[in-house]
Amino acid sequence: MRDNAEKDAHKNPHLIEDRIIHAALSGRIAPGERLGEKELSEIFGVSRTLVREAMMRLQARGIVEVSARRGWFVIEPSVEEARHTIDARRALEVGMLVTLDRASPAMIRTLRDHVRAEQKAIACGDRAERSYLLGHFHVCLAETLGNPVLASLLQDLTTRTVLIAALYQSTHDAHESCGEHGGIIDALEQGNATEAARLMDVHLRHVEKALNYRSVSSRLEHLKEALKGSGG
Amino acid sequence: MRDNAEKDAHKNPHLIEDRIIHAALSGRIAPGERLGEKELSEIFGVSRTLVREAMMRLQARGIVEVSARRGWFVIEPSVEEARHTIDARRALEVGMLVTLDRASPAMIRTLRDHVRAEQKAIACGDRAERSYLLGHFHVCLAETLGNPVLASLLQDLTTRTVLIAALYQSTHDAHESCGEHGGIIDALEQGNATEAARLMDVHLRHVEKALNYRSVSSRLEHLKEALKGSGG
DNA sequence: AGGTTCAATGTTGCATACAAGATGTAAAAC
DNA sequence: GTTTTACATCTTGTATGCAACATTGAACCT
Repeated sequence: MRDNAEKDAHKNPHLIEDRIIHAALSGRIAPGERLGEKELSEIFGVSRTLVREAMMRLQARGIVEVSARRGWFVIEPSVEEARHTIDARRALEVGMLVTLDRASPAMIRTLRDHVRAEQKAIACGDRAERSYLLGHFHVCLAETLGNPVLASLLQDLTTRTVLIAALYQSTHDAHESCGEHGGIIDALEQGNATEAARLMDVHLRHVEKALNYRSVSSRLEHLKEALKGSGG
Repeated sequence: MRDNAEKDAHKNPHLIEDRIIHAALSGRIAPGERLGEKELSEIFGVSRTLVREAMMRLQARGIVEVSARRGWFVIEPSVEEARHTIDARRALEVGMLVTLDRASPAMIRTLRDHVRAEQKAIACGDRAERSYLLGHFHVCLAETLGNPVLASLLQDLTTRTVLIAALYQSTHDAHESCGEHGGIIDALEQGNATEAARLMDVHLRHVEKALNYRSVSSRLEHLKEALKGSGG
């Protein structure tokens, strides 16, 4: 991957967003992290205008939020927002599989390749790639089923989920996740969409269960939690 | 509703988007319609900058698109994109109901109120309000079930669906739609989420079936279609 | 008349300038 | 030593200016 984003940011207006999404999926950008306009404009070699436009789009996608005259920050979902996000994901992905007719052999092949890549990243100990691929599996699934609209929605929801997992110190095992992905593909291959949907439901419940809703790494939330316990 | 948007656009940065979404849901903005930056900036009494930022957000939400140095246009989904959008909606809404536990009496009441409003708008012959309410029912459903994330996703998807219906001259009867909404609530009231999901599936299939995928009102697409038939 | 060129106009693309407010720091007051 | 205040700095909020391109229409040539 090239490191000189400067030249490309002009030609591809979505480069900034793509990079930020990718970094979030890879766990290289943490929830609560500040994304200064000036900072980004220097990194990408463009003016603040383009950065700002990218941030507006990311805001609409629920990835960043702005605090007036303080800066842009990667979202730090509350426990409630986290639940809603994962619930929405579950609804979408279960619905996607339930309303599915049939998966072609070519689709199965693509998905198997993806899981193989996941396994490789896990074996190599490449944490960033591992995080990215485990999240991207769901986007890949939607893409493979041939619906770009679903894929786009899932990209945003999975990105938010990865941020939630980082914020609430998910203990979800990568191996287990990868295995569950394989199981879903198995069911799809056997033409059993209902079973695939059930497995997806279980998978996403595991994802949520692995969260530790008590340990919030955010400074502010952490403080709130701490003060709540000290008997005020 | 006040007509002087000038004062408020500064205080509420999302006003422009909200107005455009509402206008689209009401059928007052047609697919393919041009939304000039200057034009909007005069209407809302702000500079092009704010308009542009709103357009960026609407772009990320899939409501408008930009043609380089020509202008912003309300989306005109192709037949394929239309199918994907409605499929995504069906997946989301069916999944939402399938994964639902129980609907409280208060929720049922809210939804019944909404359907009553639909009936009133139909009776009054208020086409804009009717269009808005029939679309907004689905957003209302998600809100009522208590998930703002789902509600937000559905607002965008229903807006796109309304635009699709306008583009492909939907013949879906308002009365029928309204009746189907009532049926879904009945099932929810009886605690039968599975049946509610099934009815939602049927409802959205009706919505799609009512489209005339041949009659595209877009000038360009129309021409394309015409030339394809003349033996080239 | 039909087609071509070219200028005039209108629109977005992008950068920059300045305003307004938030934050952090050091001086001053007590 | 502590609190308060004022200031310096940093960040986003908004408007504006100019460049680059698309479109349109008229003049012009054939």
